[in-house]
Amino acid sequence: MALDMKFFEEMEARIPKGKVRTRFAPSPTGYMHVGNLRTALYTWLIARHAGGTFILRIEDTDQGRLVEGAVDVIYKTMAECGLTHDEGPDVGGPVGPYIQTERRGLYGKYAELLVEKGAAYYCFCEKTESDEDSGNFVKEADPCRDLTAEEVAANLAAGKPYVIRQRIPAEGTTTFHDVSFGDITVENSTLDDQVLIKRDGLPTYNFANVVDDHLMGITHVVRGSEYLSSAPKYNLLYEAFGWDIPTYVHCSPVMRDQHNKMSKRHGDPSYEDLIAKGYLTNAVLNYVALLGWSPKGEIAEKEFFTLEELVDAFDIAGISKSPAIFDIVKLDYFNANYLRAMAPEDFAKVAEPYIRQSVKNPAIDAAKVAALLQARCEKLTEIPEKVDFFDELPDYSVEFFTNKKSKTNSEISLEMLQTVTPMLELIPDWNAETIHGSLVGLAEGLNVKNATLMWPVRIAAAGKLVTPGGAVEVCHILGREETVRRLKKGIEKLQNA
RNA sequence: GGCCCGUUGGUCAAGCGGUUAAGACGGCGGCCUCUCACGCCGCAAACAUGGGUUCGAUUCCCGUACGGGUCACCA
Repeated sequence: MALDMKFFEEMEARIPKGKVRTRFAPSPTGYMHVGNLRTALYTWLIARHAGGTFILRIEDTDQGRLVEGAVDVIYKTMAECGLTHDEGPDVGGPVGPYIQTERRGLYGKYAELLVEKGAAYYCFCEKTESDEDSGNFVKEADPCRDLTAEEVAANLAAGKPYVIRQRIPAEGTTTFHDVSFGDITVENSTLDDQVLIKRDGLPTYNFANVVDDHLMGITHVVRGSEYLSSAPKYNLLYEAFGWDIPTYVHCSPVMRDQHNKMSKRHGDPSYEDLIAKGYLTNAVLNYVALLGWSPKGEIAEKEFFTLEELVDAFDIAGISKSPAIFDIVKLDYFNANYLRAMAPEDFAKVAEPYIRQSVKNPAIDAAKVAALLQARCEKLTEIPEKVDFFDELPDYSVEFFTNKKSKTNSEISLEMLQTVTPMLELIPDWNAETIHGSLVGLAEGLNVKNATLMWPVRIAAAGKLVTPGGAVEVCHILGREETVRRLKKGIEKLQNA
């Protein structure tokens, strides 16, 4: 079987040169986990920081594990996060196709090239169950390593099923370099003759990755540290092909705790879950960027970054080698800050649906309610329970009127409400300033501290111990009529107590 | 078990031979204040461990412990 060398030359000719090219290469087997998102972000940042090209490639060689809709989640997440790609299945590009199953014809040819070079061999052994529990950890030489060309040809002619394996040198060592982990050297004897082409004719991840990264001109391979131990085998492959070895950037995992990675199985949130839980995309990205990377130099203390600022600040040297535990409490902090940093009208816009979940009354101005909420919530999802009292006065206890710090009890509260209610019915304009002015003025006239008057008003108006905003804001939003109605109800409650 | 990697407060982390070992989250205390928040101020809290090397080690080397990864016709 003569190899078509022209084909290989043409493939080489397509490869863009000179610019940084990175790729995010997810397999569509699930959802965007936080770890995936972080890898995508770092990969994108490396390309953008260098003014290079970012590519999206779908690695779907495991036909058994494909999950329907997973590709759409990837597209949607990347788009929402602003991680735009320059080349990919949907936008095309010079080195496509960008879906591995659509490249299936390629891998066999490259595997044969390797066989020709002596760096790989046909293996006709029966598929065996992995003997992980056999206690046998000694590497055994595959008998097919030594098949003669005639024997191989005969087996192929007989239609015997086969895989193609990488021929790892029996002796010597292999060294590879990783940007954050440095040089790592391993004994070749500890490396196994990994399968390159599977029985179904599709390549394994390990082979497809090398071939595609080369053919797509990838300069920086960014991936999880779980691939660290297979990296030496990659180098051997690159060397056998005579290809330039890319820059490796291995990232340690995002953990849920000291012992486990984040995982769907443990109920850890995916990107989509976080959004559904009320987190802002920018807050998630900002937090995730800092989970395993930190800025150097003068900006070492900076912690709030826009995507643009990240592009500018990101450098590979800042990537951490050790695993990082995902701390949702710190994400809360970032989210709260992003919420507060929004323009009030923008916040009102995103908050309104949550406000309307519990406040159905159209007379209640959602924008005004939102203004109270902006500094008071870490997540949008905690809004409904905070503002439910605007819709309906809860059945509260008279005990609420007693508050030591405000110097109130039932008698004083009753007195305050009886005094303030008729006044509120008469003030000229129902706005925050006049309400505040008259309440403060009344307190002064009564010679009591503001709190002594404000407390019972707020309790009567809201029926809750804790409210977003004070008596003035609550009354203002409720409107004069409803406020007076509620205060009178409070008076009644106190009189009957 | 072999091989590889990692280890600074509860968490994220700065540090890259000489520092009172940053900063942030969280916790605690206080101030502000019409509740709660916001904001502001302050406090507690760390170099896994034993040997080297060195005038001097959190920083460099070796061992140990602990943790992670890998040893698939999965990625």
